Amino acid sequence: MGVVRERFRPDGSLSTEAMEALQRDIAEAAVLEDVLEVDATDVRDGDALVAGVDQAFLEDRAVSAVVVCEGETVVAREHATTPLSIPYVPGLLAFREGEPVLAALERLDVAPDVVLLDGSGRIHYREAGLATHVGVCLDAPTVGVAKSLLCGTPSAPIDALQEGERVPIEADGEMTAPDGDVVGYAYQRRQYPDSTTVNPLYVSPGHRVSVETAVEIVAAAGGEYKLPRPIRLADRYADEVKAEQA
DNA sequence: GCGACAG
DNA sequence: ATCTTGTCGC
Repeated sequence: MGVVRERFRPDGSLSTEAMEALQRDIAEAAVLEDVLEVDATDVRDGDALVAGVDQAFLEDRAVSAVVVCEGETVVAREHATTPLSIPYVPGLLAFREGEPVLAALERLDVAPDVVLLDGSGRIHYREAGLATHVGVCLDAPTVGVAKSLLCGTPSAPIDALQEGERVPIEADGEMTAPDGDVVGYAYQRRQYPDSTTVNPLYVSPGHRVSVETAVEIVAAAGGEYKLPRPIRLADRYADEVKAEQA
């Protein structure tokens, strides 16, 4: 797959103002409806190519890894290492990690039906998190899967979620989305029987996927851990590559 | 001014 | 994200 909208490619040398302006344009270009060739049932049945992306870091560069799964089978994987341009800034993650992510995805020969990324999609101040940014650049279906909440307000307590349950995340005053809009879901993939420890995933649409389908796909992606299999595998792969380069 | 903040 | 051993628990 490749970048089809060069104008949106993340550039770490831009000013903060320019980055934020670009994010507003990206949010405008993002499609929050289902425009993809598979649904959650296809994913669950192993009839879809689901890619997972994750990063690992060395002192001055980032390693991005992508693993493409078809059910429980890994059908492809690639990685790319690029120099780090800017430090981590909440809300501007795509400008730090977007370049290596796109580089890794551009090396993929097969086009996944949907790409799952570690980070937010529409759960973002300007509705343009990493998953949205990458999705719009590639014009491909993407979903953001974050381990913690960047912004937005859960419509109900997330501390009593049982395995498989979800709670809507609504836009609030610090976001560009209209207050009350459901921008994502807190989703509990795994939960231990008697544990009081809760750590749901925060799922939000990136591009060409509705918020409902986004969480359904993550629920159908499989895996034995907190993260859906494709991302979990990408996480491991990124660590392997990092170890080789260290 | 204060608080909150993906990876 | 990353620095890191053992350790509590399923």
